[in-house]
Amino acid sequence: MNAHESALLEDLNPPQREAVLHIGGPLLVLSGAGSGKTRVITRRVAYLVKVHEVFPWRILAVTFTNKAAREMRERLVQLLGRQANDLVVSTFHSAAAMILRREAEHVGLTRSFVIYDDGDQLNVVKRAMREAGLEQSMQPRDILSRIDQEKNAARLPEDMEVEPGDERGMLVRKVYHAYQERLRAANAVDFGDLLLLLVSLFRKRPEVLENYRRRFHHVLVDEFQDTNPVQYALLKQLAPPPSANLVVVGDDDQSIYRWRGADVDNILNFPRQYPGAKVVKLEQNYRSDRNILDAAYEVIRKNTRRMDKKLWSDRPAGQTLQLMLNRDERMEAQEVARQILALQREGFIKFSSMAVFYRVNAQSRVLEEGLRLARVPYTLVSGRSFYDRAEVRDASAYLRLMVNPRSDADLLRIINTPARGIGDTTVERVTDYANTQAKSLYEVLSEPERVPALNSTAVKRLRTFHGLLKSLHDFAQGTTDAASAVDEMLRETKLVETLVAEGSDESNTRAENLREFLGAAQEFDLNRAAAAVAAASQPREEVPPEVDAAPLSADTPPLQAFLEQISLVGDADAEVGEGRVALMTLHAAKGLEFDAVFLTGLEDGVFPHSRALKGEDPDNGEEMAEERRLCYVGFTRARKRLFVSLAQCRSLFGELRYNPPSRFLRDVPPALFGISEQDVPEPPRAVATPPRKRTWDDDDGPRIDRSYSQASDMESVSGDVRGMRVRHEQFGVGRIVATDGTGPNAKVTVEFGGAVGLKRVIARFLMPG
DNA sequence: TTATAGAATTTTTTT
DNA sequence: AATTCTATAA
Repeated sequence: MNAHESALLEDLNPPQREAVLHIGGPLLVLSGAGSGKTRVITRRVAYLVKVHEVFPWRILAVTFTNKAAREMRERLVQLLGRQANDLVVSTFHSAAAMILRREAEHVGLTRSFVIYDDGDQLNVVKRAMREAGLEQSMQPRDILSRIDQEKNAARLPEDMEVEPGDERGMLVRKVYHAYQERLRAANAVDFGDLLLLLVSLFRKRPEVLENYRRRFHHVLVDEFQDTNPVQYALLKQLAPPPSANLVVVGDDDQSIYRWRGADVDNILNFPRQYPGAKVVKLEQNYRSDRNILDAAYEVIRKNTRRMDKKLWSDRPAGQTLQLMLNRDERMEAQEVARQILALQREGFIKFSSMAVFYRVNAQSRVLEEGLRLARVPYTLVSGRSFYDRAEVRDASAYLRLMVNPRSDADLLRIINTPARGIGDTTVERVTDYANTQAKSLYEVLSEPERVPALNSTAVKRLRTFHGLLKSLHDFAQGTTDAASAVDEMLRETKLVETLVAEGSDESNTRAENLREFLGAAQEFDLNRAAAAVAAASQPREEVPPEVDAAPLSADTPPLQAFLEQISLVGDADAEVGEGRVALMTLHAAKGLEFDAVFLTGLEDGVFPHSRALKGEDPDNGEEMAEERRLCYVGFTRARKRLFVSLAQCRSLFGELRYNPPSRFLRDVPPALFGISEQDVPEPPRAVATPPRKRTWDDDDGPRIDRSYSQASDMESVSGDVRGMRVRHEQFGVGRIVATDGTGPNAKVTVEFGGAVGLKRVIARFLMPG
């Protein structure tokens, strides 16, 4: 055993060692929460490089989130120094984007393709539907989510299976088809395409796949329980069964992305897919005190269909969990802030090792306010808020057009931003003409006089606009860094200028955001320059002639690389925040750990989310199982202190709701909270007049679940109401034709007759008539 | 064409 | 509650 080897195996337990040392063939590491899996992955990579002398560029390590990828990279830099530069460590999506860019020509794209986000996607769907005259048929959003599902399942439009009588399915397929055509015409892809197009390219052109197989001899996947079928298909292509060196690490109890197509069966069936795979279980938890671990176990054990395992720990029992009962969400925020300050003062826990979790983003606002009032420093860890601001998205749209003028979605976004007198009618005429000619909008704009029915002012304005885009495009061709492109774009488009001229507080903040955007580009350029220097100064190993060992993103032009970072990475890593409490959703919390964790909104309807609550057997459904796993993830983030908080009433989405305590709380034995049975909070009783103050054990008669009710004449749709006569404030009297959904937002389609015709309205707004 | 007001609609979680 | 859509006036 040489020095490297012993250093790398230092303080690993026997199964961890086994996982690091395994060589030759597939390996499944089942790693419970806090069992040191990141350590295992990084040590293993280092071991391959240092002891087995595997070239770093032969190793591909993928994760799901940017945060995880970055963290893994950092640790590998610590272990391997500059050798770590040649490793490919990234998320599925950015690895796929890099490969797809190199192979773009094979799939009908050019290297400068742009990546559409869900807003762009929705616009494309809407336009495709309008073009095909299918507007009334289905909600664009529903169609889009069906399309995404298909993509997650690795199915192109032609692979979609539709039952003969399934009209909606046929419709989805039709729109999916048109949607794909539009994306290709715009030289654009969506998130799903990044993976799907690559998988189908590899299917069609084995020789292209072969290049990557020859290169990547070692593939590692973190959070494998969250892979969806496309991702798994890609893995199987790159590291084919039965004998490839594929290492997958995951925990079926932490699978929380089913809604994105993730399939827990991928991990459960891995040994069948890769017969002979070695299986290692990591069951010792090093993170949480035992009270926390026990509570987490009591929650997760309610799930059937899980690999049987129980984490153990030789850590002390530690403090009990703490239950926080609050009157409403404001008090919850205030109490959280108070406890945080107390912990910092008396518990000697740093702000930076505390976190507040919530189920839905909408909860963050009040929590922020509470922390701000109490002067608790915090950072909101929200995926990509900065790049989601309207003005920043406008700026990105211009940048994308600079790189890829064919991108119709981007062009439509900014054609009249800032206002340049090109209105809806003109735009409609231009798009109609573009559709009939099968040309991109940019192309049509180069000869606007050909568009029928345009007046001369419109033609002139379009020509000016085209001139602007053209000169920006030309500028981008010659530029060598992102910042100068952004700078040029901001100047030429007068985006900042117009905002400043407006003079309102709001427009000033927006202008400020655009300056910050320029700052982000400058920072990007600096990082890139530094990386280039590091790569150049590095001695290159012998590379066999038939293998392409270049970094995957080797010759992506800077502006394009910057745009890719915006699309795929967001600004999550902007400020991790030294000395600040972290605020995030439970999903964002996966993979992290903190000394003290506050889990808020433990109420049925909030967490578990109301959508998991409905259905036949809400306690057994897959959705509820996923909520439960989410709860498990939340609990197991905590090292020493876990605070669980709920509010008796909370206004969420504009309505006041009285939610019963979360069912997950009932699963935790009261002793773990340091309380006895009789102090367990009861579900609150119904309240007729909301603002009245009351305590938890007030009792006033029969329990009515008011959580969903709203004052109205038809507050819910129940039974068959078709044919019923109804009156609408605006549309008058009509008859119900069809219903959609139940509860407060149930919709019905009503035939109003006369000029009004069919309308879909919320049942709440109708009166029997 | 633009600005504005009022109405409708929306909301889980993220790459 | 906040955002997005639609109708109407300017």
